Amino acid sequence: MPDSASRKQVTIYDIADRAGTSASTVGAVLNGSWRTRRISENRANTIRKIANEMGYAPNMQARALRSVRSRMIGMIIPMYDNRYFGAIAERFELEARARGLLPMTSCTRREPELELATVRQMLSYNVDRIVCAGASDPDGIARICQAQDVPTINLDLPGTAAPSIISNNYTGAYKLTAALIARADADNRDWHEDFLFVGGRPTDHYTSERIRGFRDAIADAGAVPVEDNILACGYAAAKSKAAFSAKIESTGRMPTAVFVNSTISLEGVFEWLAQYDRAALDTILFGSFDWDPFAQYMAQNLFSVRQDVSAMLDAMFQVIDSDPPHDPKLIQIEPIVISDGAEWHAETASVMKSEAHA
Amino acid sequence: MPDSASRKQVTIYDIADRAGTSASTVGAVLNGSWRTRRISENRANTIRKIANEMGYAPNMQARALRSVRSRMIGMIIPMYDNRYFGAIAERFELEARARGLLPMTSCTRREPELELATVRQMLSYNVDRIVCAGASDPDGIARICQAQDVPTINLDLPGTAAPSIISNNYTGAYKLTAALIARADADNRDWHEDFLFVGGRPTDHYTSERIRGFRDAIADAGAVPVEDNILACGYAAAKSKAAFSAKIESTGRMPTAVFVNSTISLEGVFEWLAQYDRAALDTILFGSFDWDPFAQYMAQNLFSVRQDVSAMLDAMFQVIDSDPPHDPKLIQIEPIVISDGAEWHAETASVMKSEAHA
DNA sequence: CTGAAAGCGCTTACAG
DNA sequence: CTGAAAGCGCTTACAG
Repeated sequence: MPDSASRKQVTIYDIADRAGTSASTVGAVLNGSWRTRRISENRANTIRKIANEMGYAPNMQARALRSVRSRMIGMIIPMYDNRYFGAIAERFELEARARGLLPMTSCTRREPELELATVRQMLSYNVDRIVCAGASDPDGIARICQAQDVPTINLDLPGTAAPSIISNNYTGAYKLTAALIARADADNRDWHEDFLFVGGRPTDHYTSERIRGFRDAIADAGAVPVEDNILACGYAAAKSKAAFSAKIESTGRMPTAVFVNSTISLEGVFEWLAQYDRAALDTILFGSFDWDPFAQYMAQNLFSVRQDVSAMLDAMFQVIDSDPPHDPKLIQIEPIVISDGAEWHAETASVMKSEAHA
Repeated sequence: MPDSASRKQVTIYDIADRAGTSASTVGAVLNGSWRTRRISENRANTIRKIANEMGYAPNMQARALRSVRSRMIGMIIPMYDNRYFGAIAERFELEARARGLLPMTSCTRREPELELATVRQMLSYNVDRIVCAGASDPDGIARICQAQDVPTINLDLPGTAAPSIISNNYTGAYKLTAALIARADADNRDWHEDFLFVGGRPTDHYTSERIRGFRDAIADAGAVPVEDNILACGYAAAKSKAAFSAKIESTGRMPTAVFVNSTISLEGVFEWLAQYDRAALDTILFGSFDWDPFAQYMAQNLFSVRQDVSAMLDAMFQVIDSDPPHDPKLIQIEPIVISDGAEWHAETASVMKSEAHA
């Protein structure tokens, strides 16, 4: 007796009835295991035909409950509304679907408790794997998941308990800094005392790696990095604005070049300049560790680093697809340095194209 | 005999064993239905204690399979990387979780086949409901879902087969246009022949509503809308750039005001001006039907309309929570017009705050 | 080549 | 107040 609340779903029993065969046979045909069961081509075909006619779709809940594998893959991510994370989420879903997996992405705003709660919820739906993108405590999450034999993988922020795929922040920062120096030199502008680094927290893995790249590029250009010029004041735009403002006040002059640690920090610097010195927007050389299509119109000289999301996700799914599973290890992907207008316009054009129907 | 592949999960049977009671009793206690079963407070407490100790978490797949309701709610959305849709996705997940539902958002890039495939996939996991945000064919999706008794609801783009929640594009456009006119009048600038509308497709519901608001606001200001000034040239930035360029060439002068139909179109116009007439960026009055925190630094006078995502999602969940279910109907939410720097900075500050840890 | 039976972890009448 | 049994729609040995 069917449950009165049940939805009108075609099951393998309905098909078996119509085909005059058993549910096991129908199940085997419809889930692909029929080859190993040596079911006759003929029977398989008629079953498939009937299934089509009846509009059969397997009930994944039942399949998952029985076979332990749910074919769902979860991902937590700090936010959607951001060039970088937005691209990660979109690409993740694409690749997951290409593998017949149901992607389940969830935005957890870098709130540790929300991250854990979300992971637990995903586990209770028996996801096969969880991707931690930019998670605040990837190792804590890995521990919970391991207790249920669910593997995890870290993206963007590394952990020690699972494989991690991140951008190479050191080389990205090094190259961006070097590009700004090359341009300053070409323009015969002195940058030795006037090259700022703005934004981020020195205790963050990322910021510290970027500062290291910044320093090394300056040192390799034969100069001595000025420690007072490194303003790792946090991420908020208001903080960058304040730090930049204080710096200008103390030196009494505009910097030649500014390395800005994120789009958010860039907003703060731009806001200050738009308010107090619009002209400087066209003379300062900016380097942004982040990419935003609007930012390009703001300043005459804005170089930028764009993290290579495609390469990162390719690497991640390579790890996921690998059998036997990978040990925890750190994979670093080279980000892309966009150092002149032509490259930027090419990037913009491709983004615009994909957003043409936005 | 437990399946060798099964995950180490604590079940109600394990708990029943430890508590010396039956699985039904444990199940009732742990899913809240014990009150109606009049299970003794005492027993309930010890069961809950044991469950806690053993780290029990219900298997939602099993629960869903048996009880038909999966407590999953799906949402398809065109993209993540966008102030508007990003906010929708984040807010949707928040509200869904607050109701104990598992949100499942999926980005379907406005590709009709991908939308359908994704919806079918969600159905095969027995989602309880599907939200179609900005879907290209909401009625087609509604039809498929209705066949399985799964209700849908439309957001952003309306349909006829399910309740729809959208922004009031007409009043938004009207108010934005009126604000620009008021400003032009205050500045003693003539706008009658020099007020452009750029971007969008006249056949789109949205664009046509916005054009209607644009025209009416102009008419109500005592002027005659100039049809040649309505450049509904499509959404791509390159198209706006070309249309704007052609218009300037034909008239030989800069417009007083420009109503731009989206951030993407705004990019095209800004790109042209940044290239050929930077000064005009500070004299033209811009109105953008969309909000972007970077855009504000671009132009001296940029008014903007921001869709009220919070209000839209509140309205949507009100429909979802309502019992009995709503008939298909159209709910229009007033968007917010941001017409001076102070308001804009307040918006920006709140966004910055929420992105402080980005 | 194929079917009957058991079981995944729950919920839901039903019977005490 | 509580337990035994059936069943959600599948898959998976097992037995022919």
